[in-house]
Amino acid sequence: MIPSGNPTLEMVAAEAGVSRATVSRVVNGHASVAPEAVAAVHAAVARLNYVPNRVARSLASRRTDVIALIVPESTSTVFADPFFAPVVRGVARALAETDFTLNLLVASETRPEKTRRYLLGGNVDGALVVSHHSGDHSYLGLGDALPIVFGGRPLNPELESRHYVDVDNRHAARSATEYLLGSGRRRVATIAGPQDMPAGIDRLAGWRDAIEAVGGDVSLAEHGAFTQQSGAEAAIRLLDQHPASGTGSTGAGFDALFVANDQMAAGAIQALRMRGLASPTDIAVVGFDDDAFAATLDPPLTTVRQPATELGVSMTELLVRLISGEEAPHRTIIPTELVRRGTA
Amino acid sequence: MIPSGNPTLEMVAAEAGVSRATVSRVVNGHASVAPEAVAAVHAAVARLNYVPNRVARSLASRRTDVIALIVPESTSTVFADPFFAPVVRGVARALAETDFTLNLLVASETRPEKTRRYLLGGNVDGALVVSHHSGDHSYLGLGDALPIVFGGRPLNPELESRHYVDVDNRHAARSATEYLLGSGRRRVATIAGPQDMPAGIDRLAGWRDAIEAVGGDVSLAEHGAFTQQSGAEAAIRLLDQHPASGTGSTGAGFDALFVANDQMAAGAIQALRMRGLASPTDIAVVGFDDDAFAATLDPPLTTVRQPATELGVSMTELLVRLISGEEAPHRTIIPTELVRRGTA
DNA sequence: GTACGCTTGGAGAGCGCTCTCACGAGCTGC
DNA sequence: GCAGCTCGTGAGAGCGCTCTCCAAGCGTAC
Repeated sequence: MIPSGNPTLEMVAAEAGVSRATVSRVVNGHASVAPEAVAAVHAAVARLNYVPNRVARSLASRRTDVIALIVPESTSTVFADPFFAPVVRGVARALAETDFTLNLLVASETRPEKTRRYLLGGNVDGALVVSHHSGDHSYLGLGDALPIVFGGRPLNPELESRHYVDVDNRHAARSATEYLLGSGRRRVATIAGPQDMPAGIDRLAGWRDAIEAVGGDVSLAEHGAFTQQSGAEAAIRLLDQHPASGTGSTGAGFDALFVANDQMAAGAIQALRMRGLASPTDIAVVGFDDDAFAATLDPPLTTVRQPATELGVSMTELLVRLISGEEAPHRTIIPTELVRRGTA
Repeated sequence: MIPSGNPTLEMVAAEAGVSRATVSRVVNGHASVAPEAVAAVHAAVARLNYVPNRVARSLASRRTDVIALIVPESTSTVFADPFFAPVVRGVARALAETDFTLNLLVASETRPEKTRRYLLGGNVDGALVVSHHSGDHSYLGLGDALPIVFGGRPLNPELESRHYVDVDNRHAARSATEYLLGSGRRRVATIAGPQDMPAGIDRLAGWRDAIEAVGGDVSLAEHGAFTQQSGAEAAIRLLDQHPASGTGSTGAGFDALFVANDQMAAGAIQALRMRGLASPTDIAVVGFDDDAFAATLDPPLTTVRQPATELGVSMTELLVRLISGEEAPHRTIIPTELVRRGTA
């Protein structure tokens, strides 16, 4: 709804005594305009309190100055994912310096059509996609209609050539596992994430890399859904299936645990505790993400810090560059860091 | 950016052998159109894979089908606030059934102009404002240019007549305090929130209502900033300023604590513990919000559940109604519920 | 004095859609 | 049989802006 009395370009032109074209040039900083004309236009703009109508501008220029941040519906749980919030913050921060506006799109996975139509309907100049699953086909067949930047390596082969920003999950997971191994632990188990998400796959792969390198037991793995509850359950399964090898103790068949995200780690530690196992004494635990709450757990969680805000900033900057037609490398890797706290 | 080859209304009309007006009518389900014409148009739309251009539609109809969700920058910290995520989820859920699209706007508080210009620039049909401060003047002077729904009672007198959805913070706080009093506690202290936010003000007022009703000590109050850290600090101040009245013990001058949000409650409990005080044994604690993590604290936090998702849904439904010109009551109050868990 | 280039600004044709208005065709009722 | 309907449709005028011409004015070079 446009408040009726809104001043238009035309009115500013009349007020300033120049043509519409000139006002447009001044407002957009285009081409060369005589200083007096510029001054006259600015004065008129101020006097009328003129605000350009973005819609009309979009129609004429075929740009919208809007970018979409797409979150899969299943992940809108996502909002429950502490990882998501800082990403949005990063996006918002990066966008604040531009003229772009953020469109938050919760994509229905059962109706990829809707998302695709929206993206193709000339509503946005580009899109940011976070935490998508391999089963999600909303972004196929978009061709090169729209610049898209993925947060996290896209799984689908057809999307492989797309731009993305990610942390090196595999390498980070391997390092975390090696850290555990290096601190004297012998049997390092893992609770992996969903295997239809790159973060789930890559972190498991990294753990396996490290285990295989020392000839360890790669069967010490269970899967969770990146939720606290599922982490607790996975820990129980691990405990049940790998009891202590020695004479009937309350111990476990592993002495360290690499967990693919902090939420699951929190659940696992709780489950361990209920079985009488303390961290780090009995079982060292390393998580992944360094969520906001990680430092305030008891004991504070040792984890791999993933700079989520930077990820958001980086994705956004990349997208803005793509929109303005610049070339850019397809993958951008953001470094991670192991944060040593109480659990390992 | 509109992919060049995009089919237009005109092309559909030609394909279907009717006029643009007829296609428009069919696409928008307007008026009466002969069945054969409808069929012909549908066929043409399908054949050409036509998607209406929202921008052009907006320009002509002066509606955008976009609503803004405005988050103050200082609160974009907000994204760090666990309360925020479910609200967004509620908004997204309510919007999924409509044709509206969500625009996430992080409002710079130092430049209210920017937000106001955006709102007045014909970019959105309405706005949702969450967690605004009294110092924020972005929404003044908008007059009735735009329907706005606030999440939480607006503080500014000028905004009082605006629509808002809120929980009855004052009543809920009073009830929680009375519950503490009713469970045998004698001296109930409080950690209040910022006094420039309605939630902060009202929850403190509710606590005071209850304390005054029993002739208690209303000086047992400290303020925090709704963060965990500030909650811990406030608890320390409370402890220092109100030591146990009896002979030098490690106890405190209060035996219960009503904290204005869960994050501060978590910090306070931690601080209490470091001073050797356990909850609920030494000090009963009741929080507010029932954040996602509240149940998983140790012990699980007793708190006032604030249905954040419902709040989001409710705000959205109200706004959509306002946009379509319906009348609606200015305030909508969502009920809260005390969730009894381990700390009180 | 002519030719040419550069700067500056205006005219006007869209961008793709909505929506009012008017018109013809087929009804009804008297 | 004609006024007065309703119903379905098309023509066309915008919505507010951008951007491509094109023209005018002025300075410079030969």
